Amino acid sequence: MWTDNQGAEPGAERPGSARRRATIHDVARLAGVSRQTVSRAVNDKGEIDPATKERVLEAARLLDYRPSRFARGLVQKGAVTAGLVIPDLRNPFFPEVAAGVLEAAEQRGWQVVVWDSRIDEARERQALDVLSHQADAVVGYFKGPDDVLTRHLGGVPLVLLERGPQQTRFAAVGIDAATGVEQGMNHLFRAGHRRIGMLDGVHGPGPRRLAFLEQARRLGLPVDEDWVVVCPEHSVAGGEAGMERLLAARPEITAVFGFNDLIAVGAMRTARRRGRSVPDDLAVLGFDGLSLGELVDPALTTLHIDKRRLGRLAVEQVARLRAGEEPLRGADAWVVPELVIRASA
Amino acid sequence: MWTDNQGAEPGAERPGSARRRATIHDVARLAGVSRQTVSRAVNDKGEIDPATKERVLEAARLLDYRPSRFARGLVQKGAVTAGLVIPDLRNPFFPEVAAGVLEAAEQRGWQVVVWDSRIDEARERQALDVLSHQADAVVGYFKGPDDVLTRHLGGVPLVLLERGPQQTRFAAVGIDAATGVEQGMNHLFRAGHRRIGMLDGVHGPGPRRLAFLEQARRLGLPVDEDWVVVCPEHSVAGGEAGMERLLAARPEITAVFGFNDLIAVGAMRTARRRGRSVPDDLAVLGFDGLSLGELVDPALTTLHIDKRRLGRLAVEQVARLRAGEEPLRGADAWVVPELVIRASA
DNA sequence: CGGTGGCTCGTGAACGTTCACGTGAGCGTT
DNA sequence: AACGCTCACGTGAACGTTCACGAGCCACCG
Repeated sequence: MWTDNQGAEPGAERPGSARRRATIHDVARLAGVSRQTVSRAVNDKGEIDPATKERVLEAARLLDYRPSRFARGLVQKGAVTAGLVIPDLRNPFFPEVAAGVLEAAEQRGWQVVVWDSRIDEARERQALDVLSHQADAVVGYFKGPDDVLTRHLGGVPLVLLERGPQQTRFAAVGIDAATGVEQGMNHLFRAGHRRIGMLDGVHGPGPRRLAFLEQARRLGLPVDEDWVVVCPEHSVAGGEAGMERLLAARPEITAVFGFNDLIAVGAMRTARRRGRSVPDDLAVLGFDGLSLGELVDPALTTLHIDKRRLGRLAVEQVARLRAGEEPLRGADAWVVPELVIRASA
Repeated sequence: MWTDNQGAEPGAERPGSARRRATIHDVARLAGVSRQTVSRAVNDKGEIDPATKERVLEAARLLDYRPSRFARGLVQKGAVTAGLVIPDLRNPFFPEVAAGVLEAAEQRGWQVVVWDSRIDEARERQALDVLSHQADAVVGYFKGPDDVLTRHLGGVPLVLLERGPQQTRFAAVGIDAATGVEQGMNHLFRAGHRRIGMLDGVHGPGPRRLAFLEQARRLGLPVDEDWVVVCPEHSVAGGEAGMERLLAARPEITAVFGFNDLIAVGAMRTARRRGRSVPDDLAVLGFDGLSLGELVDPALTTLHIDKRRLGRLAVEQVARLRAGEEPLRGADAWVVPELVIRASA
């Protein structure tokens, strides 16, 4: 619209005004050199006289010139940007996974743009819409089914976090819930517990709940679906609320298996508020291995997950996808939880 | 180097091989349409026959075509990418700040690429080197002085987190440490404490330590520099170690002011291990307001900071910088801590 | 039957950089 | 004096996409 400069009069610059960003041409003109020389100066390559270099840099400073990352990226390939979608940055679990992703990405020279979906499926899709345009690959937590993801993905490679191979066609990195839960249930069983409830975090029968039910069957425990309560959210408050309901429905329980550490901590708080001392009256077992678990009283027994490794593995999967290789599918794409016995169970 | 297609024979594609990425031209040729039509199909604009659109999309799928974000960005302006540099994702404080940044950025339609500097000045500079090339602005925590930052910034706007105006020429968002510390010290003083130590987190005399010393003077407390111990790191372990030293140097203290909540929690643990009960024998005051503080026993009294707001403010500063406006300088760019009294003090 | 308008599609240009060359000046060597 | 080499710098092309415009086609209306 603003077709100014119609005569191309020299010196017609209005420096302070909110005009378009200066380009390499503008700098070249102001410094009285060619584009290439400007390029040499700002990228400090050789083949340039120190004096002219200084002159060019001065001109660039004057015009507040910054090279366009788009024009640059267009001509010199190799800049990789990955997207990372995290459900909730306030749950300490996820920043740790993110740290693993960031670390592995940094090693490869990649950048990571992070998106906090805040456990909202709409925002999840929105993240995909944006990242599919701006990233070369996406890794993250998604609740939506494969076909929805595909639709919003536009062909960008995707690596799912915490999904098993039977749950998705996409490449994924998972947690070996079965093995973890088995360890935990064995521990509770050996400690004499026979009436064990579960505070789940998701509504459907996810891997952790399925594993829990299977282990309960294996150990001959009197457990069915109503020993499982779903917490309203993955947080301490959610665990507190869930525990209230579990205690009301099944007051006879002597142990509780938490979907994650936050929920387990909430369970401990409710138990104590209800007059049950942990671990004597009620044992509590977590799942995650947050460092938070060491700080609460009693310290939380939990199934520790190497979260950084989870993140690093995800980046490795992305690398495979990009290289056209087959992604890891079996146990190589799993992280196996490790039982950490502290005071709560 | 691989100058194939020297005759431009049609159908000379080798689909499965690791060749260069397909461009819009390739898709156009395969589908027998023009570039523009391909563009219309993949961006689903109007002005295209549904049948040809499907044909084009099929061709795109076949060639695994994805539009170049660089070429796109070059022609259609408006995609803003900000860089966020965080010192330590494992400290729960920072993910929360990041959440604020991400939230505000999302509202503006910006993306955020996150970098974890892991408290390493070299990595800090490295982050700047990359982000100055790939981001339109940078916000974050930096230890380096202004001139070092400038050198690695290449003209990209920068907003510093937790720096006061007297500490930098850059735009910044700070925490009103003076007001916060004053509240905290008043609280301790009113509770009868006269011998108060500090567990600092940084070596130089930062705002929190200066405010602490000033308040101590104001209240007439017998406090000088050796009542202040610097913890080796900003973590529970760091607080434990620092508290050991403080207790050894000044066993007469009745209260401790922690640089942040993690350090304060560490102080509580060491105090208890040393046989001092909190808060009866020793009061502990934190600074941050992590949700973690509610979970430890006794619950941590602390100066709560609205971390999300801090992050949102930082994004607002970036927006001002980009618009050519003056950044907020005074109290508008501060977050004022709020004393939250719980059990530990 | 000519004009008008709506679809569908194609063509050059532009976006801002870097790359691969090319060029000319200056200087030393034989 | 002719040649060759190095240094400093400039010139066209290319990167892959979208935008503005224009063209062809068919149908409908007066």
